[in-house]
Amino acid sequence: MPAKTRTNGPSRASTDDLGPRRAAILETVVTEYVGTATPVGSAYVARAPRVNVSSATVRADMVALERDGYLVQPHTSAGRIPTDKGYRFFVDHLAPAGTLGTPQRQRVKKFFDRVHGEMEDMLERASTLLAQLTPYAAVVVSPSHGLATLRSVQLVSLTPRHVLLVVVLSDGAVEKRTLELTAQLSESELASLSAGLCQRLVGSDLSNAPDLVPLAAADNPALIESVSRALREIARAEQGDEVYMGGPSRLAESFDAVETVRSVLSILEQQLVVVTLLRDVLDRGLSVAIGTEHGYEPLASCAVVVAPVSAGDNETGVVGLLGPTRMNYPQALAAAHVVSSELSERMNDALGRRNEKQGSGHGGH
Amino acid sequence: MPAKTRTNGPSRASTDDLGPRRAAILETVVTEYVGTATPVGSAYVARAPRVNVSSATVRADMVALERDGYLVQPHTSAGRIPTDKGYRFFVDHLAPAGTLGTPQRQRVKKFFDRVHGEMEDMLERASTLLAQLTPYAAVVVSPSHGLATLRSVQLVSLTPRHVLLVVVLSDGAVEKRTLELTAQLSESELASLSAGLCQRLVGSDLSNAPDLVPLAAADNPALIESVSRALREIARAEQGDEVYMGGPSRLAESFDAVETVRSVLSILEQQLVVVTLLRDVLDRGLSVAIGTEHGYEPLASCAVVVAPVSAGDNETGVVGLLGPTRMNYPQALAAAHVVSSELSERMNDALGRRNEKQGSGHGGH
DNA sequence: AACTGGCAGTCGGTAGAATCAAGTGCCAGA
DNA sequence: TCTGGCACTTGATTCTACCGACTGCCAGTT
Repeated sequence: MPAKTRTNGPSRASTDDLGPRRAAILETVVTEYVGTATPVGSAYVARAPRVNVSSATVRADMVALERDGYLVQPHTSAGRIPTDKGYRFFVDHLAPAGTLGTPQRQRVKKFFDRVHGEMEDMLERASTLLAQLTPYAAVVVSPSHGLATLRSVQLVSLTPRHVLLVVVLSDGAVEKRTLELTAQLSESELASLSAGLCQRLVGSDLSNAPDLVPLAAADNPALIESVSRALREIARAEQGDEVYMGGPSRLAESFDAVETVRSVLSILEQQLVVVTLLRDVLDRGLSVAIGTEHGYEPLASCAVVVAPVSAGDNETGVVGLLGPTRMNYPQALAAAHVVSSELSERMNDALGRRNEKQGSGHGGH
Repeated sequence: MPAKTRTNGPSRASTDDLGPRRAAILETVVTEYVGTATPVGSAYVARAPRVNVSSATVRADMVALERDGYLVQPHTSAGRIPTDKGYRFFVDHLAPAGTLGTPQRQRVKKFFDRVHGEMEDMLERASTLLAQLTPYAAVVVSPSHGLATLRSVQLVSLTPRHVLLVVVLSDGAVEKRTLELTAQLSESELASLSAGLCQRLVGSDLSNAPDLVPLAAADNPALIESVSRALREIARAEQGDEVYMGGPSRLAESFDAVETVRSVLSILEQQLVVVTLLRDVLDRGLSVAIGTEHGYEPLASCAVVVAPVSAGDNETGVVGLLGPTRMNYPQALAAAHVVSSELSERMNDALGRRNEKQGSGHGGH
C-alpha cells in the first residue's frame, strides 16, 4: 500500500511544503550522508522503504530539491549531499524524536545516580559524559551568579603580610582573593574586622555591595579599601561564566582535513567566543544552529546543538555540542536535552529549593 | 676498526665520543630536520659552515652514524632523519644554550609583570603563555598541598537544609563542600559550631585532622560526622594535582596524520595520565623524554620537555611541553625553564616568604 | 690515511594516459 | 506521472614512464 501523492491527504504532518515524497527523499539523503560521509545517489534513495518509486523519479525530485537549495552535488555525476538549508529542514520537520540508545541511557542514569560533590565538579564531569554520549565536542557553561547575594565574608590570615578574603555567595559559590597588608594585624583585629564586614555585607547583593564599604568604622582604611576593590573584582568575575569542555579530541574524528581540525580546536580554546556563540544561539530561541546560521564565519563548517540549564531563578547555563554540519542531529539533540534537564534538576534540588515548592519562611518574591 | 679521528684535537668539548665532525653533522641534520620535516641529504650538510668537507665524506660519516643508531633513512636514496637516540645525543651534548627570541622574552616579561589574582588563575594563564611561546601543547601541574595546615574552617548556611563547609589552607587554597542537614539549625547554633570547629582544627595538618573530630562537644553529631567525612574527602582531593592545559590545538600543527592528532589529543584529555607521565620524567631527573624514553607506548611519537616549579617547601609542580619528537628542543627547554622559574618565584613570594629569608616575628615554624 | 670528484644505481614522487565505476539528465513509452 | 533505458560526464584508480634526489662505491689526489 503505497503512501501516495498529496491527494492521499497529509500522510505526514511533517512534509510542510515539499510534498511527502521529496521530504522522504531529503530525509533519506540526510541520514545516509550523516552516516557515511559519502554523496548519496538516486539508486540508494530509491531502495529506501519510505520512497517507493524508481531511481529515475528520485532523480527528478532531486533536481527539484537541488533547484530549491536543499541539496547539492559536489560535482556532476556524483550523488547529492545536503546543504545547510537541507539540514535545517530536516531538523525542523523530519528529525525523528530523538531517543538515546539504551546503553547510553543507562550511562546517563548511572552518572546522575552517582554524582556527588560540588556543582563545578558535576558540570565538569557532565561535559565529559556528554562527549561520551556523542562523537562531538561538548561544552557546558555554568549559570552565572547574577542574582546571588552575599552569605559570608571572611578574612583569614595567611602570612604576617597577607590575608585571604573568602566570600561565600547564596548559590554556594566561593571566591577568594589574596590581599597584601601594609601594616601588621593581630589575629583578634582580623577577627573583629571580619565580623564587621560580615555583619555589614551579608544579605546584600554582590553587585552593589562594594559601594557601601568605604565608610569604615575601625582602624584600617587601607585594608578596607582593598577588600572593597577585591569585592568589585569578584563581582565582575562572577559575571563571567565558567566553561567546561569535554572531548575536544572527538572533533578530530569528524573532519578529515587536519587544517580544519586545527582551526576549530583553536577556536574552542577561546572560551569567550564559544560562550558568546552558544548564548547567542540560545537567545535566538534556537536549539540548533547549522553552518553559517550562527553567524560566526570560522565555524561555518560546524553545527551547534544547545540546550538550556535553568537553575531555579532566571539565569541559565548552557550545554552544547559542536560537530560538523554533517551531524547526527536527533542523537545530539537527545543527548543535550537529557543532560541539560538532568543538570537542571540536580541544580534545583541542590539549592534552588527555597524558591520553588518549599518556600519556607522567607516570603520575598 | 672505527676511525678514531680524534687526532684533530678536541675542537669541541661537546663532541664526547662521536668525534667533532660527526657531532657537527648530527647537529646539522637535527636542526634542519626539525625545521623542514624533510629528510636531510649529504649535500645540504656539506654546505653547512661547521662541516668543511665534501658531500662524499659526509656520506661516509652518515653510514657510521646510521650504523651506530643516530640516524635512519626512511628508504634507500632518501636523506637521513634522526632517531630518538640521535635527538638524545643532540639535547645532551649539542643543544645550544636555549635563548628565547627577544619578542618572546618580552612577552614573558609583560606577562609576569601583569599577573595578579590567585594562583589558580596564574597557572591557567601561564599554560596559555607557554603554548604561545612554542608551537607545542603546554601543561602546567600545580604543586600539591601536601604540607598545608588548616587556617580556617567555617560553616555557612545556604538554605534551611544545606550548609556550606568552607576550608582555608595555609597555602591559600580554599575548598568547599555542601552538607545536607537532617534537622534545622539556627544561625547562632551554626556560628558557635563553626567557631568550635575552627578552634579545634586550625593549625592542624589536614591529613590527620579528621580523626580528632568525632568527639563532639555540642548538639549535632550527624553534622559533625558529615563535616568529618567532608574533611577526609578534601584531604584526598587536595592530594590530586590540578592540571592546566594550554594550546592543545598546537598539536594539530605538528602531526600531519589526522589519526595521530586524534589519539594524542585523547590522551591529553586523561589528565591523570599526563600528570603521572610528567612527574615520572621529572623524578627520573630528566628534563627531556624523547619517544619511548618515557615508557608510555601511545605517545611514542612524542617528546616531552619538563621543568619543575618549586613552591617553597618540597612539593613541586611541573610545567611541561608536549610535541613531536621532531621538536625544537632548545626553544622548548628555554621556554619551559623561563616559565617554570618565573612561576616558582611568584609562588614563593606570594606566600612562601615566611619559610625563606624573612622569618618575621614568629619564631618556631 | 683521509678526503674528494665522479658515476652508476635505487627509489619515491609526479605527470599523463587509459580504464573504471558511479551517477546523472533526458527521453520515449506505459 | 512514473519508469526503464541510454548516452554522457567526471572523479577515482591503475599503470607506465620518467625525473630528480640521494646514496654507495671507487679510483684518484693530497
